[in-house]
Amino acid sequence: MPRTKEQYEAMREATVEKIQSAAITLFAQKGFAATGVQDIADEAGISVGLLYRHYKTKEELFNELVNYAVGGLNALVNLIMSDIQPREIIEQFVNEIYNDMTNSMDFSNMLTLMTQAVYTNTAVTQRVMEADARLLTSIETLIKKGQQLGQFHPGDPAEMATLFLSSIQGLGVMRAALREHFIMPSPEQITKILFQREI
Amino acid sequence: MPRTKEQYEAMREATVEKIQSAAITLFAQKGFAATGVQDIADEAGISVGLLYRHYKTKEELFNELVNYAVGGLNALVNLIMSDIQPREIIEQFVNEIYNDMTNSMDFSNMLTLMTQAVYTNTAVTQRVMEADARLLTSIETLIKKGQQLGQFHPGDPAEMATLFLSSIQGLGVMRAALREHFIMPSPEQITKILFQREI
DNA sequence: TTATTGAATGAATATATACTCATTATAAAA
DNA sequence: TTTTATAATGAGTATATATTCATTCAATAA
Repeated sequence: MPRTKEQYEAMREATVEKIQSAAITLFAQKGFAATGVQDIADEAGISVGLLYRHYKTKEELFNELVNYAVGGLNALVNLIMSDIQPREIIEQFVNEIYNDMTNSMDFSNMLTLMTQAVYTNTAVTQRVMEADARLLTSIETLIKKGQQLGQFHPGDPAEMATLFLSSIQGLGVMRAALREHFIMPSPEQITKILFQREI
Repeated sequence: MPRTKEQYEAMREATVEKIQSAAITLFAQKGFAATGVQDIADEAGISVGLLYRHYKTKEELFNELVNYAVGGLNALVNLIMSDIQPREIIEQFVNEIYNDMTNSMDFSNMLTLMTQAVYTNTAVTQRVMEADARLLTSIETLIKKGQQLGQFHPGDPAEMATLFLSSIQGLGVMRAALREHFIMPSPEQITKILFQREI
């Protein structure tokens, strides 16, 4: 008789993963409108028909990916609000960004995707803006703590949080713009935006 | 008899300006593919037909704007390569960004537009990437000078140039994402990425 | 071998949007 | 008031792309 439930399940899971991986790359690179379903299918190595067996519309696929990204960002907020030393949190965070951007691009694609979602005005736009605001507030709080401990520069915490996060965002954008000419700043350079210089 | 040459000329100029202003805003905000010619016409307060009297295609309009932006960036490169003190150049540059981003958004739209051009793979993509690379190199050279004068932080100049420019880029992106929640960092915060702390 | 089940395909269709062009509006001067 | 040159309009057409669905494929076990 035919394949078992488990076998079919595994097949479906595999194609969904191929679709998601292809879509996240293309959406982050070219944006929602400029990415065709044929592009996604080609990149995933499947047919358009199969894509539509898994997602009702292109927008549904986009929204799923964005929601996943929002979830990741919320997890990040939890890390930032933990009791670990502010300096350590930032170091850990920046190291992860650094590793990601010199390798897989997962995190930076996530951020880019969320940016696209804001511009693209779909059902998830509001959620993204809220997640962004939440992340910013948590960084702001972290900076206040760090300043009290004398670990961070003085200055308006909200401004510093914006500048710090903007830099991360901007690095993703620049990397896409410059391709092979892009030179990734070291974690030490990036953390310098917040950290007090050693004395 | 009908209007004079000059009157017609003035009319055409006025509509071209309306089109450009509308297009630059929309392209920067939503990207090339997601911006419809109807959107542009509506924003400009004219008809689609009139738009096509001035531009053969949507892409021609986009390319013209991007080329204008590239020209602006090249002018910036000239400022950066001048003999003025590195610290003064950066201060002047950052002040201009600050004023722009708290008011008109012209410069930040320009940068965003160029980014879009990189993603969108049109005739101007190559020019933009070259202009970006040139700007980065000029900043890198400026940083080397500034380090020799003891005005700037130590550290790899190429990395610092990338981080600095990324921050500017990222601020534009964040501003669009956060809208009214966006808090613009002060010029002092931004220049701190490069400047040695006063002793 | 063959029957069976669901994955996979891609040409056909629906829909959205870039572009055209026949027509109208406008202001100046005869 | 009429003529004239050119700006301005927007419904209509062409084209591109999202979505559907009738058909084929592939692995299993009887």
